[in-house]
Amino acid sequence: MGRSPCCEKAHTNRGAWTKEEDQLLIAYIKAHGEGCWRSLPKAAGLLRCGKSCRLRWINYLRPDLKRGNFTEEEDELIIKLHGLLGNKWSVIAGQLPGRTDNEIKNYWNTHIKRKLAGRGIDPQTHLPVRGGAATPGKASKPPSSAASPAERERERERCPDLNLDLSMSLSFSSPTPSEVFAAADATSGPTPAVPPRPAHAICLCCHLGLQSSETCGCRENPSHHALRYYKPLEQGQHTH
DNA sequence: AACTAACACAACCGCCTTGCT
DNA sequence: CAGCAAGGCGGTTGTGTTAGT
Repeated sequence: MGRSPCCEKAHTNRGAWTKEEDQLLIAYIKAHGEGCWRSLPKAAGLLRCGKSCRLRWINYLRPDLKRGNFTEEEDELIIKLHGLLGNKWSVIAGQLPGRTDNEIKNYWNTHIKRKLAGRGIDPQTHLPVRGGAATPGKASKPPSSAASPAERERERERCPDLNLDLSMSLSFSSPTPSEVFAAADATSGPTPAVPPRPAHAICLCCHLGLQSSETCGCRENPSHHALRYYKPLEQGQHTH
């Protein structure tokens, strides 16, 4: 029994993508944008599952991806965000422009876990390890995402001014591929159009005390919205 | 030089959520 | 409101690369 597979595996390629497949996917998205992933492979002439195409595009082919090593500041931001959010990789990725959830997840598992363990900090709870060794893996719950009310309260005490009911990235919708390509093509254009957002945008970097970091771009470019989260509006408030 | 272990990261799997009918 | 399809997400696995012996 079980659910039906997302695509017909017998007639799809699997494993590593070839250059030709990448080119087909890029060309198709450049021409048509990200549309229906399920029908995209056929339309683009790819023998791939739609999910696979989506993943390849998002994690590897998107032109706005920042590749290369994570900076020390990105490390610290990831650690702080993970402390607040737990394994919400997509939300964390939303605060790191050019980084993907998969990339951050991998980086966490391979580098940051060790780094924290070296500091004597449990990577899951972000608390100092007492006595026994930290138990990497799934022994403990993420601190806040699935936390009990008491745990949530403790979290609030640690970060009293931070609203943990984060409506992350609601208004930070990634630019559409055509916007990205257009921005890449435009050599002298101003900042790309930003989507309208509610009045209470708050720079998460500033909230986390990373104002001086290069990842925080809110000062030199106030219109830069990528690192912001949005406090839910108070009752009776309206966005416009 | 050959082998093995550790590491890094791309890709897959399956569940959950969301939107549509 | 239930059922379904599609998208999205987090966990896990597979594979190539590098370092150590």
